[in-house]
Amino acid sequence: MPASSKTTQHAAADVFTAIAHPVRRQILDMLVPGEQSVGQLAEPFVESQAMTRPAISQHLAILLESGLVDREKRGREQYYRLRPENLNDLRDWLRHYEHFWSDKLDALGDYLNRLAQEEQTPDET
Amino acid sequence: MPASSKTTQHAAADVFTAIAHPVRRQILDMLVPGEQSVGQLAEPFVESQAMTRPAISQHLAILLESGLVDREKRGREQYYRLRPENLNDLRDWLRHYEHFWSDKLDALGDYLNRLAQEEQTPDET
DNA sequence: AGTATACATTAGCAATTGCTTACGTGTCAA
DNA sequence: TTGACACGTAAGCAATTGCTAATGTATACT
Repeated sequence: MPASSKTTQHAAADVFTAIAHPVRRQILDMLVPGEQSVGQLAEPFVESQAMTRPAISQHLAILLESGLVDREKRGREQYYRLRPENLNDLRDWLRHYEHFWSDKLDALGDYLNRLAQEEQTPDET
Repeated sequence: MPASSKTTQHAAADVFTAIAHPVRRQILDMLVPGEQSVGQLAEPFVESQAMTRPAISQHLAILLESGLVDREKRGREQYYRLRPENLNDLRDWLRHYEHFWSDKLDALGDYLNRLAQEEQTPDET
């Protein structure tokens, strides 16, 4: 069969894979306040000699492929912005466990709440 | 310096890494109904020739290290169970984006709700 | 005791990941 | 047009991952 799409160098890049790398998570965090150019995103890494700029470009490509970010070209700069709707996969997956786990921990939660309350209201006898 | 701990063959295994692999997610799903032995967990993979049993053991070791599961030895079987409290890291991280994203999508949500309502209450003029 | 079961652990490997350096392309500025 | 800038992309590489086959180690069974 003919190539259905370009495979730059990596395979698929689902959301789970995309957020597995700490640098990629850090980039996402940097995008919370708003869109950023590649230069802006790369600056702290390059400045601290943690990584070179192309490495950031590659991480951005993976984030792009996962749908967690998109980009817009403006002048000679590329502005990346968050597209967190695509965290839905992750959200749904997580919710599956949340309900299980909140059931299990309800009793413990109640207990801890009682403890905290008793601390706030010192009972003198 | 002396080895602080045993490094079987992998490095750290945080939660993000642990859930990055589809097989590991599938194993977690299998544990939702309750604890399972390694044999039970491995069976569908081995039966379908997708993987051998040691491979499952290795995935379980990573899940164990991440804190997402624990195990209890009973007889000659090891029973693994979910420990989803340790999804807190992930939960907290995700919540960070959720609020950002729900803000952004509120308007759209309202719009869609209005659409749905209008569909249910056909307006004859 | 010996044998089978249920598992972990190891060694070895092919494939993938994550980086760097080098290069290519479009855009602004003089 | 010529050059600098902002970026993507490719080639090459060391390190890691994910598997298998082989081996070790308790536990139960006879």
